[in-house]
Amino acid sequence: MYDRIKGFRDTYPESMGARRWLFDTVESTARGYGFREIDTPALERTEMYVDKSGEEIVEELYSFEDQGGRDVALTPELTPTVARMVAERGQELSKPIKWFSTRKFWRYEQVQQGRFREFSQTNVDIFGSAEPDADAEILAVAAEMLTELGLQPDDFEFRVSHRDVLGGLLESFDDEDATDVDTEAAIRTVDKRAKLERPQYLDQLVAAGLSADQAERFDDLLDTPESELDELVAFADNDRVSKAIENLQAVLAAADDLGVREYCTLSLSTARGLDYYTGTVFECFDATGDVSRAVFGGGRYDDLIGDLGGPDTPAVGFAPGDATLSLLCQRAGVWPEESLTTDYYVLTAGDTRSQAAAVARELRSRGHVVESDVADRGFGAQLDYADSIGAETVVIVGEQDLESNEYTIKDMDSGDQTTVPVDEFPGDLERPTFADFA
RNA sequence: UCCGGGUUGGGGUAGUGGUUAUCCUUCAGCCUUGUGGAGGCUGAGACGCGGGUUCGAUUCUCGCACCCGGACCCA
Repeated sequence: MYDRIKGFRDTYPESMGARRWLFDTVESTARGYGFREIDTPALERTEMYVDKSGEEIVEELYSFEDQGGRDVALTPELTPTVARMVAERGQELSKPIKWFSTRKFWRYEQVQQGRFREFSQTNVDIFGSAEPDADAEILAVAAEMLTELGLQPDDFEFRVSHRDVLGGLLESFDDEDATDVDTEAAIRTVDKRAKLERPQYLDQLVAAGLSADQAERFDDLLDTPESELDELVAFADNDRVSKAIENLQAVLAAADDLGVREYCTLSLSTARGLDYYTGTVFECFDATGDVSRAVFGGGRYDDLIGDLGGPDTPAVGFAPGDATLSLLCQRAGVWPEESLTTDYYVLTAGDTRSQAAAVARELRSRGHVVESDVADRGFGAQLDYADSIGAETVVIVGEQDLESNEYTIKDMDSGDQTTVPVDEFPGDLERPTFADFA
């Protein structure tokens, strides 16, 4: 026996159904908004990720040298690839570009709840619009995906924030006494606010360049409720903050029009750990807190495509993954039961293979899932098998039945059965069952 | 990389320094050559890997792997 690679998962038929359902739902929602599906390579040059994230990132990549001497890596994310695609086609593409893609990604990370080394993600992005409507549409698609999965408003919430509000506030402190605030470090600290002990948290803010007093005040500002956002503008007296708040309010107003405002909560302490976000950021959380980490997140990253060598292109998107999304669904009780279903089992008894095959063919041509014996099993064993695959109806094509020119139709749920003349099954019926002949 | 808890047939488990390693389930076959979800019988199938201690290790011990949480990180 060979070991399965740590962090990689096998999926058996019973659970595959649920995963299919998950991604089918997610994808059809994206399609409904006009997002177009793309596909991308599983392998890219390692350099692409190093340029974006620094040399350390190599430790978290599955990277190697290929036979042609190229340094390549299994893709840990989609964004650089998409940036390349956008750069390559440039003006040729009509804006906004709305793309989605469901794929596997690989990251050499520590395995934890909701986190594996191989995972699937659906990336949904809009490129080429800096308008708040684009941010709001992203929030709307994301929320609708969850409600389509059967989640209720009290199952999840989107914590919405804005990178420039945080950045601008920090900037205003910076101006205040000409200290040198490390904005990115401060924002990363904010992102950890809930996890850190308060003194430790404040210490980290101080380490990022704020004075102890400023750290306290800054933190207080993060609790500003939505209704008092305007006061933040007055406080900061800073162009960047006022623009950011105006933008955030516009996004929320547009989200309201799109019918997803109820899922969004203002949460200035939601920062996303990433440095490249530039505007709206949001994280989806399980409302009960049973799923302790963010289910997924997203936001605006207007500089990234340009930084990666593409044309300056505003962008906003998000990416739900299978691991955390299924946790959320399970917690909310909407994860489908993991068992097999089969429409028909065509049972053979005696030498009736060609007749049975004809019946199966007829039923399959109507679009049904039909199984028949391929293991040379006896009557009882075939029924046993039909039971194990969750067959709804068993069509018995047996020598005895054929003598009287009939089939026997058996309902597996009740065990009831009846006979029907050969030329009446399936006849004109699309989906004949026991009830049609009882 | 770090911290905590795990690992006994396919799944779930009992147990022991020397046993034919327990039970349930599963799977295959039969009782039953035309009736599954009930019963009976037969069969298949396990001590994660490696080292150490020992006359003897599944049991004690160390290391590793993997699994479940968590920290760091999270593109």
